[in-house]
Amino acid sequence: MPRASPTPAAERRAHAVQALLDLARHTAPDQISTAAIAERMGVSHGALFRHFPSREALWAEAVTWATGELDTRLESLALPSPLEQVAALMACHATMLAENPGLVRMLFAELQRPATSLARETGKAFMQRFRRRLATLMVAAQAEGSLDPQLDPEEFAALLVATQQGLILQALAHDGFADLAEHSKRSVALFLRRGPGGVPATTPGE
Amino acid sequence: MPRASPTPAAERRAHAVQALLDLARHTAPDQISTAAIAERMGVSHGALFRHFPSREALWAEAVTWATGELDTRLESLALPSPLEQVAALMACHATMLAENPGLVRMLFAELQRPATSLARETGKAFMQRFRRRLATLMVAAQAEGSLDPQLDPEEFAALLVATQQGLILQALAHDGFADLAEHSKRSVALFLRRGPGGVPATTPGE
DNA sequence: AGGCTAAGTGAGTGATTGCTCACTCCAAGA
DNA sequence: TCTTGGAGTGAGCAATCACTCACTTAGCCT
Repeated sequence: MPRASPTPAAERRAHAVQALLDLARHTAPDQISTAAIAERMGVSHGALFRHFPSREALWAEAVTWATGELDTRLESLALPSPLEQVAALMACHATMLAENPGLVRMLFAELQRPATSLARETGKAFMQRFRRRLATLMVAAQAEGSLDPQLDPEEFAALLVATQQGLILQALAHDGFADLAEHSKRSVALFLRRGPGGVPATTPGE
Repeated sequence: MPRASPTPAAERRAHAVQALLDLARHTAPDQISTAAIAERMGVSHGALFRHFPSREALWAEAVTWATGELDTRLESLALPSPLEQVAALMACHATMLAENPGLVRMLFAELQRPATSLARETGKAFMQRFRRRLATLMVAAQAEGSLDPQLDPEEFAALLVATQQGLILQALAHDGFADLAEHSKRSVALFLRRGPGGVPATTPGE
């Protein structure tokens, strides 16, 4: 075995996170062994544990990195109207997850974990931030008159998020990540059809 | 160890399924060992494998039994109007799952499995039946004039199901199964607010 | 050049897992 | 009463896993 060239710890940690997310593309996170991660990194099994005290720590770092990445992209969006901003956030969320099924598998697995863990709390915190971001925009849209003022913004945002997560689960179940962004877009359009008598934004064909 | 009394195979198989679903209430299905199941049944580890050729077979039987039970209850409903029937189906679905978190964990775990398996296909088939049931009712509601005729029934049904699944995921993430049925009811009401200019069916406070 | 240190190695360890098997038990039918 | 076969047992196997450690390597600072 040729010896792997020494690499700064920070870099190796990032490599490990990437290796994990890559493997999670086609494998349930629970079934990914630390040995498999080391192999994908081109490093011995023991080397992995020089950089992470435990498997769980690596999992936590992966979720932290992933949610941070999502936050960064979401924050970079700035559309003129609140409702357009909502649509943009949802589209960005859907697109990024559709491109990284491994990330989806990681987040979903953590959210469903029965016992609490650092990774699970990080995932939940991200979800909450996302929901709050949407709720704030809903309030702005109502103030602007572009959204039914009788809707409860918090509840409406929660419902948008729930639908998005449901669509993601469907994508997971049917290996249909290709259509995720499109489905998400349609669902958002239907949710945000505005004003009384507004025509539903769904188009029957296609 | 006192010897377990001999029991007909069919009965023992049912016991095993129940033991698995019980354990899944507080544990991720992937982490439930066949030994733990046998122990909960009050039977030796080896005895379990007299009734199931493999762990996977038991998992498949559990999903088959669970979806069958869900189907039975859903078929027993018969409300006068299509839209009321939709609401009843969704409420029944939500209530039954809220009462059996173990069942939820099993179904979700199977749906997310990367490779296909008998259990996964059974779970997917149930979802599809449920969605179709709803879509058929949507068509009836449109014919009756109680639902916007411009909506695509298939897509609308898919969205209802996705939202329900998202709410279930939230319940899983927040240990909030107590509120699931209520949240589901509100989401259905919002989806089915009828006609142009209709007031959203949500009530802002509590 | 020489030495210090961060990083890599791979053999090992103990625990757990799914599954097998030779054997025991017991009840129902001949 | 004897036989037969379905059901239960528990020791044990082979594989896998997360994690450890004594040792090696190589790059940087002086």
